[in-house]
Amino acid sequence: MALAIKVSEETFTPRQQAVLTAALDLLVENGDGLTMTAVARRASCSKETLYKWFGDRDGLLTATVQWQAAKVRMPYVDRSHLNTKALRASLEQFARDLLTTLIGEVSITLNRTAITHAAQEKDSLGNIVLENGPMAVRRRLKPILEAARDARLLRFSSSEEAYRTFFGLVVRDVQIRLLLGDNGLTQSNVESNIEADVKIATDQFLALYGAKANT
Amino acid sequence: MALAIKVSEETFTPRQQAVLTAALDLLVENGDGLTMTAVARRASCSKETLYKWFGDRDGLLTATVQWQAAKVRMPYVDRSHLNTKALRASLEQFARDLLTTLIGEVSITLNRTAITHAAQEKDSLGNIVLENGPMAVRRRLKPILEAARDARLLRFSSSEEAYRTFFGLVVRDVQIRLLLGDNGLTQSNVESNIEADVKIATDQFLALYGAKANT
DNA sequence: CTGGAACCGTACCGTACGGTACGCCTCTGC
DNA sequence: GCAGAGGCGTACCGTACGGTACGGTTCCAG
Repeated sequence: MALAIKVSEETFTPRQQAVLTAALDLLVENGDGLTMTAVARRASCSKETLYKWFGDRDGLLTATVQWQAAKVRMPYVDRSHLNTKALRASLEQFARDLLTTLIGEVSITLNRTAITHAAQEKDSLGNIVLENGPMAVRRRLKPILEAARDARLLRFSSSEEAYRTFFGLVVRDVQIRLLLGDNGLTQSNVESNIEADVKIATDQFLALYGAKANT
Repeated sequence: MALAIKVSEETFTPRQQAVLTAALDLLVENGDGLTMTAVARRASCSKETLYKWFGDRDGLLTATVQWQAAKVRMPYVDRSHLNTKALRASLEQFARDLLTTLIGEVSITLNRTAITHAAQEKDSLGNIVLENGPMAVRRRLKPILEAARDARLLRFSSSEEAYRTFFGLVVRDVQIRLLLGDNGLTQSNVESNIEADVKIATDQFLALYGAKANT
């Protein structure tokens, strides 16, 4: 029931991190067809060491995902002096970071791996990705939204609803299309439109929830 | 390059459809851990027959996904006499069908399977799912939106942007969370909120794109 | 009745891969 | 120098699964 996400940094040694890097590279290259032998060869270590350090294949996968996912960082926002302009800038920053992250190959690989795992009744990877992806965004964004509401810059009854609207306006169908391997949606293709999309999403969000809706 | 989605119904015989049903059931139960032996046993047929009919494991998977995905139907909407009320009803119907479909176990399974495949440089399944999911919605929704714009009910410069906004407002983070196996998001849990979410999404979309924005 | 096509069930083969065992090297503390 | 720990490389084992082969049964055409 409890997510049991590791809070301590789990402190991997540099050597272990090199192994995890190799695993991630192979994951990005070959998808979930990751073999222990391949990781051992790529990282120049023995399989025995892999099993000693990570227990089994799932442990290695979990460590890799966990270690990478934890690298995702949401922007810090100064909540002390919020005004219309600062709020807009913060929202745009959130949207930009969110989009930039989730169109990256690493994010796509991690999400695909976790989804593949979720298809086998194992939800641990999915929980890790969720916790470091959508939930991290939510944890960071909600206080901002609520602060902005207290400052009469935003108007909403449920901050949960407001967060989900923001998420939807920013992500749209981009992530699912990338996960499914949409040919017409190359990374560079999306990347070049990020700024425009960020602005559109922010404008729309402010139009819906901004206190001065009729400005 | 071309998607080469099969247009003809491919006309599977009833016996073949029974096999595909068995395959889908196993897919839903066991995830992508689908084995030819299991399908043969479940469908009471021989493996030789499976290979004869579908070529190989991928062929069976493709046939299953194709056959199921084609069953998804978007609502028909009467474009002839659009008014504010009819437009709202149409949008709500789209939102309801979209949400209902993609929280279903079949949809989740199909998407997971296609994503797992996309992680192995095979985009055929992904294309099938895309074509029968998001792209089908787009094909159906865009003409409505444009008709509504012609009738001065909606205001937008790009129908593509309007469609993507609608998609985002409706789907939000629901699909990705379900795909990742979010524990806090059971199907029934979401299902009970569909009507409320549909209304919210439609209201928001009309607030953004409705011609009478200040009503 | 007979030949053959379609298909079921099962046995079988080859391989890929997770996991283990072991020999050898290197580095460190005493 | 020496013992032991940590780790590399490789060989090995067991199994699961994709794919094939084959004997037996049913059904239909002529």
